[in-house]
Amino acid sequence: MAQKPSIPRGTRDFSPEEVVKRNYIMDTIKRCFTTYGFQPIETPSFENSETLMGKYGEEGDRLIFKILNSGDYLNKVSADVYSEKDSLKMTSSISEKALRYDLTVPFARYVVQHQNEITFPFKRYQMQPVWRADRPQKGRFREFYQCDADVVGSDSLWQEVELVQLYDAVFSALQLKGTTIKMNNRKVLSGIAEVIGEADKLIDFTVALDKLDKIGEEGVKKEMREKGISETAIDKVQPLFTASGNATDKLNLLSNLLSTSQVGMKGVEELTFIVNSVETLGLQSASLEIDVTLARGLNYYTGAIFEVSAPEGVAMGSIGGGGRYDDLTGIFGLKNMSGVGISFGLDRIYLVLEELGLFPDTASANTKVLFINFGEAEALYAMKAITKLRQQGISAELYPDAAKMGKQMSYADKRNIPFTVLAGASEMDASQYTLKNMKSGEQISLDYEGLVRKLQ
RNA sequence: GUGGUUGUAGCUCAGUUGGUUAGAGCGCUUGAUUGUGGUUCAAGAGGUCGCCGGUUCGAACCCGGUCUUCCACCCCA
Repeated sequence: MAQKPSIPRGTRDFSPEEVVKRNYIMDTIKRCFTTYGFQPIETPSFENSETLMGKYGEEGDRLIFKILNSGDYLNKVSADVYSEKDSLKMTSSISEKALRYDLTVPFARYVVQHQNEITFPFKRYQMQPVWRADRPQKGRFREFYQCDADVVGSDSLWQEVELVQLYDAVFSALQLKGTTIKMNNRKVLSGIAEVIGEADKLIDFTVALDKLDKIGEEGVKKEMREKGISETAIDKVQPLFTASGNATDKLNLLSNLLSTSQVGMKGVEELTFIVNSVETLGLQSASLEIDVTLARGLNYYTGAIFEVSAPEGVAMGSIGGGGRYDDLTGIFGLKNMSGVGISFGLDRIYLVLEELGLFPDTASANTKVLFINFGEAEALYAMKAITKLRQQGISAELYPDAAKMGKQMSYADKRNIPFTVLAGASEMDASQYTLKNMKSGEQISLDYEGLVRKLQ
């Protein structure tokens, strides 16, 4: 046997069953997006490097897949850069294109490029694969799908309210009960950093705070000390470590803590509006929670931050995330264009639904009836019926070869085809079909009309 | 990118201190059954032990490298 072929690490093949299940999730999400008034766009799988580089931080740049230039790319590298052996410098001269890292930055590029054709506020959704040169783990791949819904051109907090509802609508439609939509606000985080006198260490502070549920209170404090955050500052944020109670309690706590910070109070105000609105309108199956430690997300979030976690008991990272970015298109030259959006992690949602056994049976569409092949004349007789059945929208197929019957039956069995039709010389003489129910083993003789009635 | 882990038949896995011809279960093929699948019984096919190199009289087993799997960190969906 020759060397077995393989696929790159972090990528996957999908079997028919898996594709059907993935389509079920995507169709559900798409239907919800449409209901909420979002319109689909698509962008290329690769962009010019300068569109992507520098938008996700230093870490992000490292994780972007670069595409090697075509042709004699080394020839175009200057002798200096070549002899320096500096990979970073070299990259820019041998690679001008890169695979899409997420859907948000390409969307920002799209908005700027097509600003004159777009009617604002623009609500778009996009479901396409993205690529990251990450090291794979469970639920982490190097090629995976994101399903994004974003609104640009509106500052209204009603968008945030609707996006929370949209999360709830999708997870409810998928029968995935008990998801938690965690919400925070970048302004609140800025406010905290401000009142504790560490405004310049905002990023270090938030990254450390974000790890609370993972490394615990002491771990967070340790990391904050290592990053040079003062002991008095850490004392001041102490209430956050033990924040509990419902949204109102947490908002009160934040109000007290942030009373001297203008930006902080603005964040609290925003959170309050969203929480109150959602509470009044109601959610079907998800719950909305304020999580002051939620800090993840890209550097460009400026207002609300969202993250969705799977129901309790399912070991999986976040299955969705999003937030408000006041000036995303600014980096491409279009100022004052606020956007807010959410993302669904298709691959992780798949793993969660699989673990909880939540895929419906209908998510495994299949051939309904297999006609057994007894030979030339019999096959033609079968094909006449098959042709008509297909026109009625009934999926039917003929076993292509006049193989032994046992083999044909076992083919139907393995493919879980619920019915077979046996039509040989005696059936042809009588213009009949013998329909066999593969589950019960029951067989009945029918004319074509009877066959259609049974299979519909 | 850092540290660890995994790889043996199509699949799930055994394989003794390094020692003749590398095993099991499931699956597959054929037959018992020439118009009947699932159950049963019998026989059979299928492996460069991830790949490359090293140590050794001798390597699935020891060592190095590499690829892959999973995990932790980093970061993230």
